[in-house]
Amino acid sequence: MNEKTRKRRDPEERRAEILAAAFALFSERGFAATRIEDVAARAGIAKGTVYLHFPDKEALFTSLASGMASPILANMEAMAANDAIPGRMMIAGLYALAQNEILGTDRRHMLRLLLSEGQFFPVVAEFYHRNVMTVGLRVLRQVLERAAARGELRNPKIAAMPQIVFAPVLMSIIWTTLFEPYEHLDTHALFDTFVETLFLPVQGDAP
Amino acid sequence: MNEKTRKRRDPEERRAEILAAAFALFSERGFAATRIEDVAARAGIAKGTVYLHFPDKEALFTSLASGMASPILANMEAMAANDAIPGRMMIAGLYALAQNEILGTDRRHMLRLLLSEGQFFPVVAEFYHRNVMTVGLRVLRQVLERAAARGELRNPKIAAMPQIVFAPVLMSIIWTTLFEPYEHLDTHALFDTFVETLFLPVQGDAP
Amino acid sequence: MNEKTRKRRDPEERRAEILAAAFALFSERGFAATRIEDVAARAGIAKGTVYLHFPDKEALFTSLASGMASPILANMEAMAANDAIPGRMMIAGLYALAQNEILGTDRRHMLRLLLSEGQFFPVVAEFYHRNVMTVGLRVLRQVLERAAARGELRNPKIAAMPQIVFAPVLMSIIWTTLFEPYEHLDTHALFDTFVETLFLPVQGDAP
Amino acid sequence: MNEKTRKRRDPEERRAEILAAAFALFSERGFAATRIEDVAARAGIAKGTVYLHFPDKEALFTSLASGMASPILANMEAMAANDAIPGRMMIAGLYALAQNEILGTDRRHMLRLLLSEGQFFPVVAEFYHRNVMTVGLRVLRQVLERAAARGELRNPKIAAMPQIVFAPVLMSIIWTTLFEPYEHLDTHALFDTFVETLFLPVQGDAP
DNA sequence: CATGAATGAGTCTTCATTCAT
DNA sequence: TATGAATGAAGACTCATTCAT
Repeated sequence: MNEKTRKRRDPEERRAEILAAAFALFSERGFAATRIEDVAARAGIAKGTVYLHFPDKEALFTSLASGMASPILANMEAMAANDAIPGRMMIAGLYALAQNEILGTDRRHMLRLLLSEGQFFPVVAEFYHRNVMTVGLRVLRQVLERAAARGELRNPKIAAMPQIVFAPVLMSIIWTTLFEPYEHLDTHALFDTFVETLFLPVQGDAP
Repeated sequence: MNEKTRKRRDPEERRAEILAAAFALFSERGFAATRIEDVAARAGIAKGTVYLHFPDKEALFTSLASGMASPILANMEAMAANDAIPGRMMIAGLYALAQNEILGTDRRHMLRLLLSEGQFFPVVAEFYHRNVMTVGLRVLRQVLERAAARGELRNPKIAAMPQIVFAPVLMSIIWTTLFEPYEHLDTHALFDTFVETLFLPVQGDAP
Repeated sequence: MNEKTRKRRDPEERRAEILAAAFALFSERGFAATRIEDVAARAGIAKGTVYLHFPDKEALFTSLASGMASPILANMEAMAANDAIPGRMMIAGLYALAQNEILGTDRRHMLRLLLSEGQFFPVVAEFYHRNVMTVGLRVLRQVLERAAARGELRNPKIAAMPQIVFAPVLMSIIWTTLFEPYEHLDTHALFDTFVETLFLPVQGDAP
Repeated sequence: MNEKTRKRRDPEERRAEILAAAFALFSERGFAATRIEDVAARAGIAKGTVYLHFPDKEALFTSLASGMASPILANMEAMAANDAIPGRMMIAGLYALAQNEILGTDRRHMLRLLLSEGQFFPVVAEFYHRNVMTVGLRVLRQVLERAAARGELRNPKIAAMPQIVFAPVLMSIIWTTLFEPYEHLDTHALFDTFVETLFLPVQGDAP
């Protein structure tokens, strides 16, 4: 006789829905301006239900932060594993990955949020350092060292400074989330030009 | 219970004190987590006094944002005006400026804050685009074009993409405010390596 | 320290309790001097709960204002509908109604408040004009015209000025809420004398 | 050399200016919504100066309240002193006085304010009872008793209820300050009709 | 006398979190 | 499990009043 069929869902699924809602709202408004109630509403559940899955608002954020990076990293590592590919192609491929998986999606907002709020969530900052930067930079270093060994780099020393390769991605994330309304940034061209700057021209390229 | 009698100060000075306090707290805690009362306390005044100088909390932030960039930009433009200087030296000089005036100061926190909160303060974002990015990129483009004309660049095309030169600065700001506790980034080396990547070796450099 | 556990109540009931508390406090202290916190305390709930039922303090007032008049008006209209009753008796009955439903209750304070604050709540003023004054005066006019047609009035012209009949009620409300502590006003006598002034003596009245 | 010639004015004059400013603002916005600073600004002086003339905001109000009535009362008493004048003319004259000195002026707002706020300023309420109502009603009673003795009244009993004569004035004050924007009240007609209702037709009046 | 910067108590309103149902 | 009414701590902002100049 109970009319209100409170749908009981698979907890994992429910959790994912809440995170999706939180993701959308954090991206759009930032952490402070997002209310738990809005997250709940967007997930189609009641406020209290959020607390059955996450201890507090901060957990929602850190949870989201943790879950965000791994798929990209996995992708990245898979790509770099194939050491037959020339460095230039590899880096270009990684930029394409960034373009497709971050800049071209809503994830860019969330990553921007991590850059922003990260400082105030030591758990997040440390997690990102350990699990994203360290891993990502190791992959980059490996790729660059291989390229250096093959004489592909204009300046072999950058193999010791893989952050340089990361910098344009950051710039793109920040520009597109901050200044895009005022001036468009052609991130494709940015990455292309950068790749060309890092690598010596390949045999047969036009001079 | 401090018996400090009320001081009546030069309004301009008082304003500056409030901004300094706000700067420190915003840098440390972010916008949302900073209470007006704390700003006041840090400035050694009463809560209400803040409102004699700024209409609301947001004004405190935007005011700070506006005032932050101009000195650096002025410096930058002055530096770039001298077109007798080789491009490499110029860019190295600009990185040194960034190092000394931003990364080596508390300003880095504030700039990071601008990158973060900017999105939610359209006034700030637009101001920064118009007055900082546009101006800064124009200077960079000019320097790079001159260098390209002189054949100093490894890849002359980057003259069309001055954001590339900016990217390592952003990276440094973000890294030092976010990951420094976990892993030190040698920003000097980063800039050096990058300059070396951008410019052809000068005659007489060691191989 | 009262260990009263949170009660979840019927929303309509809760709303009514809040309005009752607001009514009491507005009556006693006026709008500006009443704090939401006091309303909550008097309703036996927490401050925030008030905001679950009313968007802001003003809504509390306007809501109260709107709800105050209708029962009296309904009564009034019902009474006037019976056109077999002589005008004198009708008006006397309406005054008795005012006496019992307003002057003899706390409602007089609220009505006084409406007279006071109304000016600063255009919504309230307009509501009262449209829903109370217009309706009330229409009823009065009808009653008076009927009485005039039957030759009951000393001055038939007052049928065109029903505000005159209303005036003693206002006077009573104001006097009893303002001067009663200093000098009692016998409102019964006031109304009686006024009725006697308006209407010609009935056949058989003592001279 | 002091450029800012702080004008030192006759204290009495200064006081009057402040009261005039307060009068205007209280009338327009009510007591609570009027800020001392606005009063000062309107009086063309600094905030602190107000406190050299009045101990606090309340004193401003009570002072104003006290000063408001006396001129009218004086006028009223003078008028009533001449007992050669017929009652009807006398009452009509008093209504004309109310019309010209209150309803036709900004004073109506202030009087409305007294009716409103009076309750919360016992000093004011008592003052008004003692100095305005008592005096005014005594005059009215006297006039009415005289008229009753001369057989001018339709209902001689109203001599014992002079509040009845006052009621239309209150009604007019309230209506014009509250409902005038929505519906005009012809106060002349109101008073005329009322006088006609109170008094028997004079010899020679058109039937 | 006059000024207006400074003060800080006072209030509204928001929202993360709890808990009775 | 799910709900959403209830809570109350927290914080922005106002403004009467004070007092150093």
